[in-house]
Amino acid sequence: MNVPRDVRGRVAALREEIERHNHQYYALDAPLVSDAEYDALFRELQELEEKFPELVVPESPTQRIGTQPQAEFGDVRHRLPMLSLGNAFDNEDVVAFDRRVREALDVEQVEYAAEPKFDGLAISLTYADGVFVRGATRGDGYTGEDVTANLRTIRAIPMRIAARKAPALLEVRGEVLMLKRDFEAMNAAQRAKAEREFVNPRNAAAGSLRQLDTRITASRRLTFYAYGVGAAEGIPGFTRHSEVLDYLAANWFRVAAERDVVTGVDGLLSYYGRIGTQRIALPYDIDGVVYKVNELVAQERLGFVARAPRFALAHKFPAEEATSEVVSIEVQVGRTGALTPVARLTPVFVGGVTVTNATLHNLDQVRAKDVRIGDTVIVRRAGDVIPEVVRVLAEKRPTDAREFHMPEQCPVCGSAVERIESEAVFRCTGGLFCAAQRKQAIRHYASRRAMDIEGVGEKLVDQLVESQIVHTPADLYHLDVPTLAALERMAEKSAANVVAAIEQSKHRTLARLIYALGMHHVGEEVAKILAQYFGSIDGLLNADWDALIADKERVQKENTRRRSRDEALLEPVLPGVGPEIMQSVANFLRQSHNREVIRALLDSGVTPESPPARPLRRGKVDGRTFVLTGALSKLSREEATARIVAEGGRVTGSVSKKTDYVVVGADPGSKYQKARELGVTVLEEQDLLNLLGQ
DNA sequence: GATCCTCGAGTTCT
DNA sequence: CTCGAGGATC
Repeated sequence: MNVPRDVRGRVAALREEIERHNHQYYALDAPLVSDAEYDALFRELQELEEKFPELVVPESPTQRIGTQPQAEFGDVRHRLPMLSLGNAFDNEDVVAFDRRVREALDVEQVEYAAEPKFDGLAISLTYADGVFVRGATRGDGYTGEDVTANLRTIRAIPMRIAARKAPALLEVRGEVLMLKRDFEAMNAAQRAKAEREFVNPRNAAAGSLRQLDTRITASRRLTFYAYGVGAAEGIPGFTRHSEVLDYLAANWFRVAAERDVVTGVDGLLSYYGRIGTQRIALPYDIDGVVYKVNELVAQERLGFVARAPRFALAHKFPAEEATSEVVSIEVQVGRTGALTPVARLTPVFVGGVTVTNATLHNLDQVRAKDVRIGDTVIVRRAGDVIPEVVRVLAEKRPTDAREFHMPEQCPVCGSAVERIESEAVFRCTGGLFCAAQRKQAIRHYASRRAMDIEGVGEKLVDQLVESQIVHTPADLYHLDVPTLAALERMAEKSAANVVAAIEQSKHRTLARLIYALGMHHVGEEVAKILAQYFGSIDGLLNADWDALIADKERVQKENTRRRSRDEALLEPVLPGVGPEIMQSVANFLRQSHNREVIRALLDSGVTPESPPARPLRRGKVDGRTFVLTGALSKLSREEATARIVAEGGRVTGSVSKKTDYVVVGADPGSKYQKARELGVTVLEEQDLLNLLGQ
């Protein structure tokens, strides 16, 4: 059937008008028509499209709400990677950033575009010949998820570029977020329906966007703010970043109203202060501000380091703080018997989550901060994760505030508590008699990095120990399906899985088994050294520890002497394992119940295996030290570590002058900062892969 | 004896 | 992630 020309024209006009009203309403908050008038336009379009289905195109405003739930999100490779920004946490970092920029450009003063840093989800929108064709999440920066259908439901995202001469290709970058007021309204509605509320706008936006059923996404009030352009063909020739933002705003994208152009480091810092005071009143959550060198030519000259552009900086606000009250201070018993005081707080919302507990580490810390039960305290999330009591508000201390005392008996087993002189921690002396320590010994044994028994976690171990079915790790190997199935929350099927997982764990490496035993001071690293030296459990059991300790001390003393005379040093036995650790291992192995457990393990069929000796080839990174930070995309941390080790390198946890490379993934932590300070070479994941030879 | 480097251990919430 | 302590180094 032929579509009359005037219908075609009317449909096009309606679409443009509806999009204009969407823009007025959602982006500018200034509707030009009443809701009824808008609905009338929308219905007219719907009717025409029903009559002439061949006119329906995906970018039509009627198509924003999809119908078919998708099965999954596809992957989208970004044309230009979506990089993360370098972070500044204080004024000094900003001053250093400005200095680097000025020096690199060889100019006196730099003009910057400044804008708030949205706390939402980074998104890339692709427009082909002016039509929205695809939207993707940031993902790892190189590949994201295709969320086109979900993004179509967001009215603040134009389906067409309004410009008369639409660019052949335009990739708009920005952030999907939920405005504070919409978040609150949504939670109120959820509450009314007795459904789960979201903890913060960011989670709400993320949860809403990643719905496979776009009807759910459509029912949530999401919005989109643009902050830049990725790949582009056929756009006007801009000279400044601020002009790019003007262009986006003129083409019906929402752009932060608080954006500004400032000059020099003073301009940056005063902008930061200004936004900081407005923060609470802003319609959206932000976690800092972003500075970009405004001149696009200058941006290009500055280029990139690692995964961050050198021309931009994210200046973060300090971790949010909140006040709460210390309801009580309880004591937790750790695997080694360490007693850790934990403050139970009145629930307080800080840094995006509700915090109710905060560790106080040890008695020294409690005293140093002078935290008492009943105190009002300032709480924050250290590194934006772990809750921490910052300080006490002394003026709010009630007269009946009570000081905390370390119990003299273990709160779990009643054994005496002692503190080794010169050590900060107090320990329960109950050893494996203490249920808390026994539980954690077993949990540690089964943990992923030890014997890796899937399904044997906190809940199950608690039940097994409390019902006296399991007393030691060796008892795990006597469990059968009926016994397990009799427990709560455990059906035949999962019981069978657990039994199978336990069976599989019989064949782990010797190093894992040694680590799994949970000896003091013996972590993964030391366990590996011991495994390699002794080669078998029997070797460990039969070793003459007194002789080893004496030998260690002799070699250490001798080497100190030789060093001062510049003579060749003696090769130490068990490098990295000193007398303290040896003593601790010796003590563990001297105790008959520990030997019995080991014997029982071996009798139940646990047969530690030694990995095949590493071929003595030259690795690609022999002798070099790596530190990993941030999330890698192609490899997991474990895989990356394994590959580095296989090529003769080492992976450690902290950056020092001895570190050769710091491998930076997405959202790197403080180690990335440290690397820059120490001038350690920074690698991206791809660089690492190249180094390792694919 | 001092300093730097590593490792071990403990921790929160979803 | 952070702290504390053991080990190595100078």
